[in-house]
Amino acid sequence: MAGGNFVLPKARPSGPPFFSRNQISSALHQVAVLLELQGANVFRLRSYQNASRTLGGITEDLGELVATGKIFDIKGIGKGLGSAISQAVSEGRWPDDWIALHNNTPPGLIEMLGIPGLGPKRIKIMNEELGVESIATLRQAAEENTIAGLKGFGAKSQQKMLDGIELLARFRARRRLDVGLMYGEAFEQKIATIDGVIKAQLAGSARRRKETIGDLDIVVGVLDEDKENVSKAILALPGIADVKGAGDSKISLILDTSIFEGGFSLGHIDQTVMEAIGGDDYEQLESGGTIDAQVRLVTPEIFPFTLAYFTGSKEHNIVMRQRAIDRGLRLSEFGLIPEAEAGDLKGMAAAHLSLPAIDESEIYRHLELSWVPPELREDTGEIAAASSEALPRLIVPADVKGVLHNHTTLSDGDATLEQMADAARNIGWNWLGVADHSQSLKVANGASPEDLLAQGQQIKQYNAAWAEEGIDFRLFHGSESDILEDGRLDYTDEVLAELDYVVASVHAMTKWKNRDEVTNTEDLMRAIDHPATKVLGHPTGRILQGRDGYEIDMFAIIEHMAEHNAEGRLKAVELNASPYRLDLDWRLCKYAKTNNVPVVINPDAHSVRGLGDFAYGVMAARKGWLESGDTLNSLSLDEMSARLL
DNA sequence: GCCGTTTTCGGCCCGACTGTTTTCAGTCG
Repeated sequence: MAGGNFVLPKARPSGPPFFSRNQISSALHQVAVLLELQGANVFRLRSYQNASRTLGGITEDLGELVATGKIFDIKGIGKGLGSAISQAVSEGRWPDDWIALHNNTPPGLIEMLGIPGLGPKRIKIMNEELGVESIATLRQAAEENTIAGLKGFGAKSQQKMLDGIELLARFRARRRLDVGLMYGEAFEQKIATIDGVIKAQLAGSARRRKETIGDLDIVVGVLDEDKENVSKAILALPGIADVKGAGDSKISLILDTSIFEGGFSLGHIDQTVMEAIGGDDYEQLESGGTIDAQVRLVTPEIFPFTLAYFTGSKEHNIVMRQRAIDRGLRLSEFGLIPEAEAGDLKGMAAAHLSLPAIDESEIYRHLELSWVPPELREDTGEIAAASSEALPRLIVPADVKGVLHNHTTLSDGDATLEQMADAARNIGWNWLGVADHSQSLKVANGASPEDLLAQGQQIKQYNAAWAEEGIDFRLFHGSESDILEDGRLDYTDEVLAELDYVVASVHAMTKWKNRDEVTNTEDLMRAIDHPATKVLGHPTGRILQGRDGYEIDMFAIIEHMAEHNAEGRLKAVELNASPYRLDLDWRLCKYAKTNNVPVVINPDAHSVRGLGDFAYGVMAARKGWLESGDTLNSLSLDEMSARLL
């Protein structure tokens, strides 16, 4: 959040619209942060945050919303913000006060927000009283002991700032889902085996399966009389690098990799990903890494409420709370308490008045809702769906019968065709698609046309042998064709005609990142239009924690693919399941679904172990509201064969 | 800054922990 480019986006040369949805959303977010540093009314800046988030999630065309004035109909966008957005979109001019906010706020103050325990209020005080305007000047002031003398500050907070600066330098980033889950599940299991622990469950963004995780939340059910002993036992567990705070109900600490008894290791990282995330130092960085964790100790009666509360998201909780208020109830991590009986009792003191709930689903039922799977709790329509029994039946790993995008030793994979096929059969799949890199991609040892066709012959032989033995498993022969200049594919049409399918993907990231959205979108559409293309591979090219994708209008791409599908030509969008990518983003899955564009979850496996990454893809697909029928993965062997004809 | 069938003002989710206080503000989730 902090750091990065904190400037108002530049207007497009030709408009209107002069700004995209994402640019407006980003500007609103920036203004919210700046307002915070100015000490503005918290509700005012919340309006900006809400508007930023809302715009980030809408699927309508922003230029049109502005042109028709419908922008003002969006909940959370009123006169003020609606006019500001309209002016920016139609005239290419940001509001003067937004520009002034940027000009009047030293960028160092924004950076300082990243220091744990330090917020906008105290940053503002230090800035005004001491002239502190960056992390560097803050450190200097703290070392000179001038901060401790300020009213409301002291020696401890001064030291905490120094520690915080240290911490920020070492562990700036959020962790990818796979890494976060490794820590979270290891910690959860260790806590679960402690005497007196009734249950321990991972909550927070890890339970919601966000693509990256800031810190871990673990809710622990324990009787009052055991709390002290359990708390001590948790603090004595291996893997704890530091304890940040420990109260009666809450322990805050930092875990490191010594929590992993079997050692810490990552799977195969392919070359382009490796470059994006910082090269060979990466694994060393991860193995010396840490993650923050919050542990909450509660009695079993309260456990479901605390679990729901700390699963979040914050936005989901706010809507839930409001729904409770509408029914004369007060929802908190301690219960669902009738307002009339609660009186002045708050928090734990009111817990005994709560409506009972043995699990989360009973909390939802009290609010006339079906239980909402944690992945969906992002306030993106799940409450409305839960109130009308319209929640999706989310895909589960067992629904997957095969995947389409994998590599073998023919290009840059570690395993042979045979090894990959065996591994797929062991997982229980009925089909596996092999799509090695195409000839232009030299860094990945792209396959020559001759080698590619030879691979096809080998696949035919395997398939024939399995058919003869009555084994319900087949290989499909594809290629991950690079998308070249003007959206061309990387083999001649004669060669492509021999394949079962093509996964068309962009790899020339530098080039594509230097081009504008319109050109990229047009080239991608051309590649999609080729009759051999059945799948659009990792559609934005993003690497989580590594690099953003190239500029592209994904909504237009999905709509374009929808036209093909409507006319019977299969064009599926890949949800690349590598935890480094998770691309298509889960936020766009629902859009593909409503446009009847099939999604195919692909592990992009470069090894036998890499096939297992499909599980992260299923997590992301669930987060994107997908049901088994929305994917190609759930098709039987016969159905899949028919779709590829 | 947004919102509204208790509607044009006065709310806006709520509680724990920390460090500073001597009754509370700031920060976090």
